Amino acid sequence: MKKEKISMDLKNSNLKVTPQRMAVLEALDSLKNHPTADKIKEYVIKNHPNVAVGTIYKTLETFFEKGLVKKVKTEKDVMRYDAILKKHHHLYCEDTEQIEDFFDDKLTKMLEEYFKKREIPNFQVKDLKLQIIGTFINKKSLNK
Amino acid sequence: MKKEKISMDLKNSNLKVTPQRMAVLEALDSLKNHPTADKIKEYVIKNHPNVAVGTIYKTLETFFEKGLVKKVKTEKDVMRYDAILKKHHHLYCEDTEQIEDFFDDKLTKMLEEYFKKREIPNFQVKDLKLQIIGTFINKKSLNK
DNA sequence: CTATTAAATAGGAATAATTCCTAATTAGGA
DNA sequence: TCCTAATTAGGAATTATTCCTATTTAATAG
Repeated sequence: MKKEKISMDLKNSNLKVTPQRMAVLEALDSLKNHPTADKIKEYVIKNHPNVAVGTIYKTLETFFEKGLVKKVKTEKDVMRYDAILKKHHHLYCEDTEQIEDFFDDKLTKMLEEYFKKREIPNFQVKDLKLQIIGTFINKKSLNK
Repeated sequence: MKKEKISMDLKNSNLKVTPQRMAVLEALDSLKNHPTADKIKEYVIKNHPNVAVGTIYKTLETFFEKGLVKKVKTEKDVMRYDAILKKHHHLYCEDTEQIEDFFDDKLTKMLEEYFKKREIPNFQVKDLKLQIIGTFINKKSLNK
C-alpha cells in the first residue's frame, strides 16, 4: 500500500512518522507539476484543516534537507517543490508559470561524460540540471 | 566613456535615461557575483541617498523585461541579478550562497547541437542554461 | 501497556522581500 | 520653451516565509 511506502521513506530518513508529514507527502504525490508551498498548504489543509502553516514550511524544509524533495529554481519569486527524485531536467515556459519535467537519459549521460573530462578549477561537480527555456506550443490555442 | 555606453543601452531599449536607471546600471556593473536586490539597493543609495527602494525594484524588473539583466534564483529563496549577457552557465555551491559564472562555448555549442536534433513535442526551445551544482574546493580551508 | 523524553506541532506574531499606490517630478520630443 | 507620457519618491500594503513557545506526540525501553 502507498501509505506504507511513504512511512518507509520517512523512517529511512530518521524522521518520525507523523500525520502532518504524511499529509505533506500525499500532497506532493497528488499535486504534479512542481507545486508552490501555497498549493501544498491548500491541499494539506483541505484534508487536515488544523495543520499549521509553519509546520508545512518546516516539513518541506526538513524533506529538502533529507533529500526527499528538491527545490526548483525559477525566475519567479516563489519556491516550488519537486518530489520526483529520478534524475531529470526542466522545461520552463517563458510566458506562463508552467514547468514540466524532462526526462532524457541520453542528455544526462552526455552531460555527465562531458564533465568527467572537463575539469573545473577549484570546483567539484555533484549534480547537473539543465534549464530548457522556451514556449509550449499548444495546438488548441493557435487562434488566440 | 562608460556612461555613454550605458545610456546607449537604455536608449536602445526605448527607456528614458534617468539618473536612477544609470545608478542601478552602475551598481550592476560594479557588484560582480550576482547581487541581490538588497545589495544593489545598498550600493545605489550610498551614491544617491534619495532613490526610493520601490524604484530600484521597478527598475530591475524593467531591465529584466528588456533583457538588460537576467534573474538567478537560488534555493535560499532570494532573487539575484546578473548583468552579464554573454551566454553562460552557473556554478552553484551546495554549502554557501556562492554562485559563479561559467563560460564554456564548447559546452554551449554541444547543448545547442543536441537540441537541434532532439525535438521536444509541443515545445519550442529558446534558451538553455546549465546549473552545475557542487562545492568549491578552497585550498586554504582544507584543514577546517 | 505504561512511562519517558526528545522531537514535532499549533497558533500566531514577527520578519523580510517585494509590490502597489498616488501625487509630484522629469526626460525627450514638438 | 512647452507638453505629455513616463518615471519617481515615499511609504503603506501585501506576500511569502521564519520564528517563538507552550503543548502534544511518536518512538523506545521497561
